[in-house]
Amino acid sequence: MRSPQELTVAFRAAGLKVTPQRQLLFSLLHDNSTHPTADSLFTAATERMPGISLRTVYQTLNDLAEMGEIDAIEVGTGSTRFDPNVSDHHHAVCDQCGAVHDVYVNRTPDPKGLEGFSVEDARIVYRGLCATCSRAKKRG
Amino acid sequence: MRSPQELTVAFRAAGLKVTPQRQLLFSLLHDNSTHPTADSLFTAATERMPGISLRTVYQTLNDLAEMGEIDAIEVGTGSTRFDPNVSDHHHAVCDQCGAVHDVYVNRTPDPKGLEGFSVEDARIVYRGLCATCSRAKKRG
DNA sequence: TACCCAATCTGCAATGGTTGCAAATTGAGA
DNA sequence: TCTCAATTTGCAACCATTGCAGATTGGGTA
Repeated sequence: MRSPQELTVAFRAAGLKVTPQRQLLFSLLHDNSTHPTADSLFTAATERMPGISLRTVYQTLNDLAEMGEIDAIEVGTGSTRFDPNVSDHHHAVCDQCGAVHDVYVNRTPDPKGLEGFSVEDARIVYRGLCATCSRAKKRG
Repeated sequence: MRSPQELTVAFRAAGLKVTPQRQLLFSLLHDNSTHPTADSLFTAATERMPGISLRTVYQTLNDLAEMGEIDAIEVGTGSTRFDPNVSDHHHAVCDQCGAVHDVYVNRTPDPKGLEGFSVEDARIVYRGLCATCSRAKKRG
């Protein structure tokens, strides 16, 4: 996604208002590669702005997703994860700790047996153990 | 998944009981390529066995998934889909009608930038319009 | 600078999918 | 046939998310 400053301009241009709540979320998302959930962002936001509502977090995330500034991804952990990295990439989920990592592949494979289906998007989710958890497992 | 007859044997061998409810679900799932939800199976089951409970449907599906007889897949349509085809394959979801189709690929791509992550599984979800919906769209 | 109004925020109720629980029922081995 | 653990059922509870309405506020305009 773009910088908080650029988003401020973009929001105004789209007829949306720039509120302190939104600015806080812009900064919490900027350069955030943890693929946060709405709730984890709400927790982080509450520290800096007690009283901010979870509803507002959802609202802003949906606005950003609709504008194409962030991606809403479902990786099977129960809740939606939000990704400010909107470049073409995929994800790896640790079955132990739930961490989500960015994954790049050379070329997404062509599907077979899909005559007539017009593919618009392809998302790969890898599952397994992240470096940390797999090291911890080895140690026992 | 295996045939209802084989599942009957397998369930007993695992110390699980074979009830009429379970047998009905075995038959509803057998050769079913619609990737049904728990609720759609419940609806179908109710026609043949009024009074069967949704709770029992979930229970049996979870049992079958735990035994590896079916796959529980999340494709972003809100509810879990169940797939009696446990061979190595992927899925395509129609954004219009929600239908889920099986997809086969030659080779799942190797992930890059995942040093230390031990991959155990890779699932690809293609999105777009199925043959029917894409034809309907062309006609206007 | 003050005004105004649509956009936003908040709290709470409601939704949809799924699971926990306890009492009643029932497979299936002995 | 007996017996008991496994199962079924209904219902409440749970979680993530959204709808709603009243109070608040950003920011263009006079």
